[in-house]
Amino acid sequence: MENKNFFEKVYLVAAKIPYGRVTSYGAIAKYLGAARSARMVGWAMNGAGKKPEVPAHRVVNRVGLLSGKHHFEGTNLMQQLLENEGIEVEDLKIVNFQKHFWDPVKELEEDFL
DNA sequence: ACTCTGACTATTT
DNA sequence: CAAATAGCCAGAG
Repeated sequence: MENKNFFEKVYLVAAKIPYGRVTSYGAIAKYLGAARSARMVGWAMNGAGKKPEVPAHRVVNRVGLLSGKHHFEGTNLMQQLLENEGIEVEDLKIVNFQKHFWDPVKELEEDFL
């Protein structure tokens, strides 16, 4: 796995986000061993839009804010998708973020990397 | 090799 | 407590 591109790894992790759960860019970055590359994770999601396996809408910033909603179609698609999974979203922010938060470091541990 | 940029984060004002 | 500031790193031109 270490021989894969940063993006590839991001996709692998993002693709493992369970239904109805969300995580943050920083969490993914940390899991990949690049805790300071949260921005890269977000940018990676840019290309994830083409990958249905990568639920970019389940990835938000550290406070559960839908910071990347502007990269989705329409004005509230991202929020709709999340609400569709049972996640309460209010004003572009996930309610009870901690409750829905999914930490790859804790949930995946040394799964596949 | 250099510069610009960004779906972030932590810190300071 | 909201807004500005500063690190951060990797991909693209």
